[in-house]
Amino acid sequence: MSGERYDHREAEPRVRARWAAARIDATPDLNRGDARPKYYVLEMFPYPSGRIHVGHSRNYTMGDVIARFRRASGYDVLHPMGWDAFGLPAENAARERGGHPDTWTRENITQMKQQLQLLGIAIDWDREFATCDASYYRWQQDIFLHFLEHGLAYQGTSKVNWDPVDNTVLANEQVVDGRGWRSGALVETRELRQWFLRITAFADELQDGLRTLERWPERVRTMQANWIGRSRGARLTFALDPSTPAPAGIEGIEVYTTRPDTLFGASFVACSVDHPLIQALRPRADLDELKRRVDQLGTSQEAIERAEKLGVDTGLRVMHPFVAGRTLPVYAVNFVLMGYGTGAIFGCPAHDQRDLDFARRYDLEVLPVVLPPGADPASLVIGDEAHTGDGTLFNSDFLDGMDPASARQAAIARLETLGAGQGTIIYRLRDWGVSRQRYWGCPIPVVHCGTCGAVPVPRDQLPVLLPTDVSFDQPGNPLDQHPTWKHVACPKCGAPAVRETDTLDTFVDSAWYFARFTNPDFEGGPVDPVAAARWLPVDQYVGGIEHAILHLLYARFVTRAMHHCGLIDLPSGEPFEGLFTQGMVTHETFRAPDGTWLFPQEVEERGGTMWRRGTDQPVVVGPPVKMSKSLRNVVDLDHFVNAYGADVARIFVLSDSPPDRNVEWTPNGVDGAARFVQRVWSLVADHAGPSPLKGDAAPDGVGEGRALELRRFAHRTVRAATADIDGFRFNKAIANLYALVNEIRRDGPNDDALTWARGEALELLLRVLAPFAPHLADAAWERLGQPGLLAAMPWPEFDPSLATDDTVTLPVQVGGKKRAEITIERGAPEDAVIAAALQAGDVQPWLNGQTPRKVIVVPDRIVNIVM
RNA sequence: GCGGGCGUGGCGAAACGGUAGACGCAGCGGAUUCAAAAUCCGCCGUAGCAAUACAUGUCGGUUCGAGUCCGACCGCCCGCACCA
Repeated sequence: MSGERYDHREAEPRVRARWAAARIDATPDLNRGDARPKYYVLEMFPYPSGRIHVGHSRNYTMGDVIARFRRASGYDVLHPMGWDAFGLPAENAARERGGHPDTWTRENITQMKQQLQLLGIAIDWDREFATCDASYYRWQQDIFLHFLEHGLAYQGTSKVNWDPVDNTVLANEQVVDGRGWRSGALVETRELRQWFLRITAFADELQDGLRTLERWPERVRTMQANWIGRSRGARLTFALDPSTPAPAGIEGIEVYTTRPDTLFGASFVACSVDHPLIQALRPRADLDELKRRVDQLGTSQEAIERAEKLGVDTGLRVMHPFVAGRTLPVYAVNFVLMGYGTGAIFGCPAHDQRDLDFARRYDLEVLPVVLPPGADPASLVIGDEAHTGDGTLFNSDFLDGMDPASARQAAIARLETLGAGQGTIIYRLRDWGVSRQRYWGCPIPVVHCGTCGAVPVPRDQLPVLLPTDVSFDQPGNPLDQHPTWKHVACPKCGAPAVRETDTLDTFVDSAWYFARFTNPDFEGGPVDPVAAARWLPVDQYVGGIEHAILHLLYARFVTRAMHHCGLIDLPSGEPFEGLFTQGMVTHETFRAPDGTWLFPQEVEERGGTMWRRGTDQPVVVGPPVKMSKSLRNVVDLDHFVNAYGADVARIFVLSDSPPDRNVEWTPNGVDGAARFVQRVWSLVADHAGPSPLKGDAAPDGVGEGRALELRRFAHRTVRAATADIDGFRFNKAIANLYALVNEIRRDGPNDDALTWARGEALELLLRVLAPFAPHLADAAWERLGQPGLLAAMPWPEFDPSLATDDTVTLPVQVGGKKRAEITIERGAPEDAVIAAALQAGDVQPWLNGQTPRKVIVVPDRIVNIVM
C-alpha cells in the first residue's frame, strides 16, 4: 500500500483544462461526412436565482452522465445550456434591494455558469443564451406575430387577483390566506383584458399524442390526459318555469353534463355567480354577498375547491326536460366556474359527491337512479357517500334497466329528439392566458390604436425592446408608468397610439428554447429548419416532476403551433421523445431557539444532540425537505467542491437513491462517497506487475481460480452497469461499481494471473466510472500512464462468455417456502432439475416420503415443490 | 376539495410475479497505533441455544408462489392554470 491520496484540488482543474483543450463538449458539426446517429440531451434550464447549492447539481449531473455515456456509445451528442431568465424574482429583488432586474439576473448567470463548470458538466457553452437576451425574445415576438396571423393568439378577458392597496396584480403565490403578501389587504378579483393562446385548438392532438410518448413516465401522461380532460357528455337547456319571475330575455339555462344518464335524479340547477342569469338578477343582497365571497377567494382553483360549498336560492325554477310538471330550483353557487362548460350544471346528489354535500346542506331531494350491483331498490338509502360507480338504472322511466353507458346514449338521443340538447365533447383545458402586468418579461409586440384596434408591430420593427430606464419605487407595472416608452404612432394609420404594456408569461419563454438551441445564432427566423431537422426531437429531457403538467404541455402545444405556422418541421409535434423526472435533494432543517433558520455549517453535534456551533443554544432539527435558500438547509456548491471535490458531489447525489426519488444529503453519506474515491485511487496507485494496461499478454492462469472469478465479475459489472445507465438506474450502476472495487481488493494469490486480471478490472472500472466521476476517472487514467482522455474513449465492451456463468444456483421451495439450494448446469432440462431438487438433502424431510402433487420449474430461476 | 404518485432493517435502498434486504451509511467486535484520526478485517431485520417462526404502512383478495397484481383504508409527497 502506497498510501497515496487523491488530491482533487490539484486534479480536477487540470483534468478540466485537458477536456477544454480537446473540446470534448463540442457539438459535432452537422455537415461533416461521417455523421453518427444524433442524441440530444437536455436538462430543464434553470431560473438564475443566485448561487447554486448541491441540490441543484443532481439534475445537471444526470444529464451529464447521459451525455457522456451516449457520446462514448457512438452518438453525435448535443448537450446545451441556457437560462430561464425572465420572471418575478428579479423584479422583487429590484423592489427590495434596488438595482435593475437585468443586473441582478446577469450576475446570477455568471455565478451559476462558473459553478456548473466547476462540477465538470460537459456542456457546449457556445450555444448558451438567456431568455432575456433581445436576440432570443426578438424571435419569440416573431412567433407571437405568427400565432396572431394564424388565429392562435387573441384578446379576451380573464380574472386576476387584485391588491387594492398596492394597486397591482398578484400572482397566486403572492396571495396568502386571501391577502396580498406585502400589503396584507384583502384580495379582490378583477376582470382584465388579456392575451390568450389558443391551446384548445390542439386539445385532441395533445391528448392523442400522449399515446405515442413511450419513453415518458406513465404518471406524467396520465396527469396530462386528466388535465386536458376530454369528456363526452351533453349540452342541454332547462327551460325556465314560466310561473317564476325571470329576467327579461332569458328563457332557459344551458348546462353541460357528463352524466345525462342521471337526469331523472336531478334535484337542482347550479349556476356560477358570474353566469349571465345571475348577473341579470343582481343587484340583490344575497347574490351580491355570495359574489363578494367568491371574489375574495382569489383565482386559484385550489382555494375555490377547498372552500365550503355555498349557494343562494334564486327563487327561479326550471322545468325537467323529460318529466312534464317537474321543476327544479335554481341556485347560484361558489363551486361552479364560468370558464368550464356553460357555467351551469344540474345536480344529481345521489351520484355525485359534491352535489350530495350541497344537497344535504340545503336540504334538497336525493333520489337514487343508479342501483349498485346487488342492492335492493326498495331499501337503498344514500347516506353520506354518493354512488358514483356502475349499476343499473331505475326510477328513470325509459332508461330503467340500462347500464349507465347505454343510458347516456339513450338520454342524449331523447334530448336530441326533443330539441332540448345534444351530445358533445368538451375539454377541461382552457386557453392559455399569457398576459402578465409586469416589466421583466418579453414585450407583446402589439400597438393599441383608437381607430385601428390592436395592430401587430411590423416585423421590421422587431424587437420591441424593454426600456432599461425604469423605476420600481411605485407599485404596478413599470412599463405602464414609463413616461415615453408606450407612446408610439400606430403602425397602420400613424395616429398616436400606445404599446401593449403586458409582457408574456415566462412559460412561453421555456416553451420553445429547446428548438432554439439547435442553432441559437440563426438570423432567418426563430428556428433554423436545417439544424432543427437534424437535432429535434430532444432524445432525453431531464427535469423535476413539478413540471409534469404545465411546462411540458405548453412546450408540446407551442411545438405544434409552430409546426402549424410553418416555423418548424416536426410533424409529430412532440418536442421531447424521452422524459425523465428526477427527485429532489433534501436536507434536514435547523432552527435556533429564537426561530431563525440555521445553515448546516452553523450547527454541531455534541453528546447526541444538536447545538448552535460554539454556543449552548439547542437546535431544533426538522425533517429533510427540499433544499431551499429560505430554509437555509443548503450546502453551498463552491465550499463543498473545495472541501471534497466535484466528483464526490456527483457520486453522492446519484448513489443511494433511485434518480426519480428524493435523496437526502447527509454528511455521513458524503464521507462514504469520498471514501470510495480514495479507494479507487489507491487501487490505481498500487497497481504494479503484468497488466493489460501495459500491453502485457495474459499470463497463464487467468482462465482459472481467483483471476477467472475476478474477470467474470468485472465483465458482469460492465454488462449490468451499462444496462443500469441506459435504464436510469444510476444508483444501481454505482452500487455495482462499489461492488467491483470490493472484488478487486479481495485477497487472492499473489501471482501474475490475478495481477493481470486486476489490471483488466481496473480499466473496465474506470471506463464505466467515467460518466459519474469524470475527473477522477481521467486523473486515474493519466496516473496509470495511459495516453489520451477517457472522456473521449468509446464505451467498453464486455466479453459475453465471461459475463455469463455456466452453472446456476437455484432455490428449491416446498409449498412456496425456500428449503434448499441446488447448483446445476445453466439451461439444464426440466426433469434433471426436478430430480436434483427432490434429492437435495434439505428437501427430503419436508416431503415426508410422499409424492409431490406438482413441481413448478422456472428455468434457471427457481423450483417449487407443491405437496 | 380534485388529479397523480410513493410507503421494505436504526437510515438511504436492492429484488423479470420466483432465495426479501445487493450496495452504501450508522452501529458492534477485532487489527494497526504510545494514543487518536485515517486505513484494514469481521458481524449486523426481529425473536430464539437451535431447529425454526415472524417480517416489505394496515386489512382483505388472486396465485404453486405477492414487496411486486387487485380492492379498501392510513400516512407522506407533487400539481391545480400569475412561483419557476
